[in-house]
Amino acid sequence: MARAVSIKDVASRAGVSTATVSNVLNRPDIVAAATRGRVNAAITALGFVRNESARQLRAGRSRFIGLVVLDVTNPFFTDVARGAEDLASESGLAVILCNSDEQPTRERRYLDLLEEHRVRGILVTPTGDNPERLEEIRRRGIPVVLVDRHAPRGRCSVSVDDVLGGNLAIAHLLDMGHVRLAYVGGPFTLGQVRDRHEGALQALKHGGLDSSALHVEKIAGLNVASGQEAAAALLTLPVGQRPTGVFCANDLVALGVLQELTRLRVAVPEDCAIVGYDDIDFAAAAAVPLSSVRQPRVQLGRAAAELLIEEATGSPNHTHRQVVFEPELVVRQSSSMTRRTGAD
Amino acid sequence: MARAVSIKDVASRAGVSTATVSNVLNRPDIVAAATRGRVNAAITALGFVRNESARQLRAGRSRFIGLVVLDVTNPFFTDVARGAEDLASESGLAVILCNSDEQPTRERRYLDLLEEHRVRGILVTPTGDNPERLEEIRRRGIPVVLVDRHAPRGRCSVSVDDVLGGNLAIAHLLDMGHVRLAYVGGPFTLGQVRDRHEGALQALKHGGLDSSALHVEKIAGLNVASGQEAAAALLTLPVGQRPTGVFCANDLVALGVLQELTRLRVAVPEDCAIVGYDDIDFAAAAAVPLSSVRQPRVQLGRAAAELLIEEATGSPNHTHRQVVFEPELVVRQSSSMTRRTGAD
DNA sequence: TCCGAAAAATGAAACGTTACAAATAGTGAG
DNA sequence: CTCACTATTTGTAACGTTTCATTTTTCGGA
Repeated sequence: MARAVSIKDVASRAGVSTATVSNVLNRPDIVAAATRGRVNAAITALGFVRNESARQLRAGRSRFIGLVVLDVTNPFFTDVARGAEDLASESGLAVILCNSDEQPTRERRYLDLLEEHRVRGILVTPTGDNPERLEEIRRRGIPVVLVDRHAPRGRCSVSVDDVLGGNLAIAHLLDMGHVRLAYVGGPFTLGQVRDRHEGALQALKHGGLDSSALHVEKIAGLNVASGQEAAAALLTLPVGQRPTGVFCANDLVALGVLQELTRLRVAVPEDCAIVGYDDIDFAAAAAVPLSSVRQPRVQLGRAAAELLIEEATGSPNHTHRQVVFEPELVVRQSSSMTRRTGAD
Repeated sequence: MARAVSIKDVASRAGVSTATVSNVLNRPDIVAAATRGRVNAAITALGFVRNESARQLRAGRSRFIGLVVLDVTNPFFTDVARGAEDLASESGLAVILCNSDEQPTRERRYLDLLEEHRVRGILVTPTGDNPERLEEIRRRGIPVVLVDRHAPRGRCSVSVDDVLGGNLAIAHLLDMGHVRLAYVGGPFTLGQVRDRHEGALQALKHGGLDSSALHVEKIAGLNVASGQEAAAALLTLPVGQRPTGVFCANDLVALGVLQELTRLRVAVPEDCAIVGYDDIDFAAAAAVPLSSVRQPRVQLGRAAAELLIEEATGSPNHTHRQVVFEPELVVRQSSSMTRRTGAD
């Protein structure tokens, strides 16, 4: 295959200089109509395609923003991605979507990649293992916005109050009369997992129970398979100690728990209530429609991108800030059965 | 913020030439250990980060492959993406994931973007509206592999036999005794939608029925909302003409249909059976576990990336080919009720 | 101590764009 | 027919790497 056609080829075919071709491309108004016509004709005749690498090199930065999520197959994150993408494309930017898969190593590799590509900025839901790496990136002048994670003062973030979310979930289960509870989540390096747990403890305390009332079932990752394993593990507890209300760190885990309990003939919600987190669309469509703590997913992505772009374009009214949305509990069948206190 | 540090800065700090720095970066073995040490020290001291744009410009191509899908929020495609990403990263390539959202305009815009970025190749599930555009890209030397779509001879593709899949679905519904059927799908510009419909017609014929036994409910897009609308539309038919078995062009649509039927008190599968397509993980977890035509999703992505990379690296044993997987029907509760023929 | 070969380091030319200063062409007033 | 402008167009120098033909160093052996 022949060498790709460059601006030079176009220039010589149209009988003008490369500078003029560049002008036609970038400021068509300043070149005479006749010339513009000739250049455009040459462009289509030769099938010229701009070389973005060259443009970027010249410009010193790319037209990309990076988005690093914990799990692309989790609908929560695809919705966030969609929100971010909408806003980015309005600003003429494209999104490079990276899947860290909750693995610090992969996260680091993607951060390197994005930095090497001189992205305009990075949106990231951190695994929690590379905070210094993020600081380093910021120091080099690349804006970073944390997504679904609260940042300290002077940093940008867009999040939902996970402590409140955890609180809502457990408070609801207590309301329904459950006194032996479980929290299924992990790894605890993830901020989300820790905060939702903390909220759960708060609710417990407020309800006059101590933390022994909450069995913590740690899992390796926030996915369906881990949820299934956790459910199986819960059932190995002696019947009298088995939790009757389970709060899961996200909906995928909750769906896994639901599937496994059902398979093992534990009725939901009669024998065990479940509350999930995120309220992904599939939660409502589950075998037993799932109660869940709703987060404004698309909005989260949009807000994050907005903050990022604001900072990246050096908008004068940008100040580092931490946007916090409020979660909302959506009660469905999976937790709708009232339990007589003390009964078994 | 100061100008980003370049290879030059590193060179002068380490007291060597830029060529040597480049060598340390790319062929560390050919530079003396002492020098290498000094250069690496300078690199970390200055916080040097390679400029990928410059590398690409020099190399004439990027380290990206493009993946254009119809809908990122559809778990089918995220699984495909995951498969493609796995293989790509094994080859040191990153994936730019683009969401055409079934819109030809967006598709075109993303194809432009990818071409401008000189990607190594493009994986695409086409909307069906830009075939010439894809040919053009191929002519310019960029490998293109169709995903989940069958390509003509001399082109590469990885797909699942959608005609067979449609056939399986309808044959199953006939087996269960249904004689008034419906196909819910659209837009018909999508190859998947057309092929699955064709398979449905084949099964019908084979079962001795003519095409009038299959009501076709066209929808605007393959998503939950369209499924809901379609279900509502089906219920406006006079009871005697109402289909008792519905085949949906994918699982999102099927979930939408299921939700709306349930909401309107039509029992599934008693009053109406449903078969979906893709067998996404959520299908099994649905309110009524969904029968579905299973596609090897992750494998599809892997195979596509494999084909692409093979061609992109000019592997000598590469021949254009069309890989076709076989779909498999998974029967679950949503279609498990046998219907007495003739009864209503 | 000197020679030649092998090892290590270097200079300079690309890669395709864009920006900017400078040159050229075009135009209306006097 | 000039002059003073304005409207167009152009030459050229970057941007940060990598490559490759050369030059310089190093080192073992004679």
